Amino acid sequence: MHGIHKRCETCQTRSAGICSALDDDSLDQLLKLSRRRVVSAHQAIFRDGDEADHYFNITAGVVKLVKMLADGQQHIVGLLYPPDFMGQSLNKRHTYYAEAATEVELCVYPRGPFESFLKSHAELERQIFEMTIRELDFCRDWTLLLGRKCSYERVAGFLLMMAKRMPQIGTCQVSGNSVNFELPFTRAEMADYLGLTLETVSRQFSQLKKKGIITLPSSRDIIIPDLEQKLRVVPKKLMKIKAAPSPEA
Amino acid sequence: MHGIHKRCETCQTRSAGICSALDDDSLDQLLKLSRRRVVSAHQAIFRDGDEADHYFNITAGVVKLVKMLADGQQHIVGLLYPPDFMGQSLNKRHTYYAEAATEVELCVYPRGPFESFLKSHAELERQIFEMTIRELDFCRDWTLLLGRKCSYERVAGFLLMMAKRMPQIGTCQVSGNSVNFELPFTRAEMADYLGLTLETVSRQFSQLKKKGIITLPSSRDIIIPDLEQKLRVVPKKLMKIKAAPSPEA
DNA sequence: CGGCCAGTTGACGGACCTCAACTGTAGTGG
DNA sequence: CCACTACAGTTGAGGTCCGTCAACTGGCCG
Repeated sequence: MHGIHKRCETCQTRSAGICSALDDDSLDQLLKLSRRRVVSAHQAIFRDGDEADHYFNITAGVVKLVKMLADGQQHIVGLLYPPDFMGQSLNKRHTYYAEAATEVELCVYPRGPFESFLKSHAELERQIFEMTIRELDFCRDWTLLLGRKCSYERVAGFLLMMAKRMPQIGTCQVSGNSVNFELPFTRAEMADYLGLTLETVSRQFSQLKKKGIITLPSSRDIIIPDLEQKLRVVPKKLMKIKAAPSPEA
Repeated sequence: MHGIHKRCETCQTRSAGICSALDDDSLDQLLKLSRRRVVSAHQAIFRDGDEADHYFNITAGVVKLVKMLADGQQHIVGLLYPPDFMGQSLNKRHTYYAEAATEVELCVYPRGPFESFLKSHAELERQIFEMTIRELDFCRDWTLLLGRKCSYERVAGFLLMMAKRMPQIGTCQVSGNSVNFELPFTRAEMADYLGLTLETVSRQFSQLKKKGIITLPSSRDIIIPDLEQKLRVVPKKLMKIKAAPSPEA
């Protein structure tokens, strides 16, 4: 009836992502520009140095944005999940590598036609702009984690973030304060995102388990009995400082 | 003749910042919304938690974006200099603290009127959007530095960045490969930006001096004889790896 | 002169990395 | 069914980079 495509009806992007800025008719137009693409886990979506000739709308799965270093190390500079948008770049070529962390579904828009479409749909451009601002805010918060937090805080912070975002990505069972979900990352991937080594990540998981803050039915399957409690756990670094500044007037 | 205000004629923002998107008439309109503000060094421009009711165009000086931690530590999540734009936020309130690192000059726009102006000047919104994308790109690069690089690389990377940006900020004498400028930061500020301590920054400065990569006539006054050479210096971490993978077929 | 602040340098300890051994699970093929 | 391989993950031992604490220098200003 509406002329809206079936696959758009149930898509997260329709209500929260770029498509939420468009009415049904405009959405239909945009859909005609787009191509559907499914990328299986651990496959490249685009590579560092590739021509940036497409925009991407992530409708399912998790995408890693990776920078390689000369010595073979790698660092994950961003994670994207539905309803994130990818490809806003001013460079002719990509400056990082985008890989599917899980199986990923995308709407792909060729650059030229999409940019023309943008010019006649200011509300869409505005939406992408806002999403970019949100990413920048997040990225700045992340520099804080990387620059100032110890390994324990980094892992805890990461799990907290994942717990919040899992509903967008996959199954996430919530019952009371307890959250249960399946991590879509290896220890090595988390390490590359947190600026640690996989061994350190593993040790911090063991710590959290020992303290009863998390439970691990299997290495990827995580239960956080009390999401808020985890924040209250104070790493050693802080304890000393919390104790010190209590001067009597 | 043109009706363009005197102070705009020589402003960097006119040619490279947000104002570069506007013709003289529109610029004149925008100017009428704006207020001039000069903030002396080490004064707040806005504070964490303040209502985000203004946008800022930086026309001179350096601005630090700072996040405070519960334990009193602080981290600089961004540095802005002319012709950067500040204040794009979706939150009602600021989530960090903006401080003048040097004396700063700003054009200040009240939020409501500026957003109305934006609606009728898509080219200006587009310009701000592009500048935001650039900041996001930079911020992602910075996570790489914070997540994966040793103190030596961080300080060297910072100096390299400063050498490139100094022309926008203050005096920067270039003669051949040699660059000479005055650092607008204390060791502690650099540490807060690089995720290090001030002692470590100081030690790395001493290292660079000892190796002849930089010269320090005074603690803030820096000479880099050969900008490119500095990159070639390989920290210990890499040497081992560079040496290893040389297998004979 | 004396106080203050930025910066330097040294000694020491700890958090994290490196290297290595080991476990557990899944898939393959005889 | 069990060997065999491959890979993710865990855990331990030892080393190192950087943070912490402290002493010291030098410039600036009242």
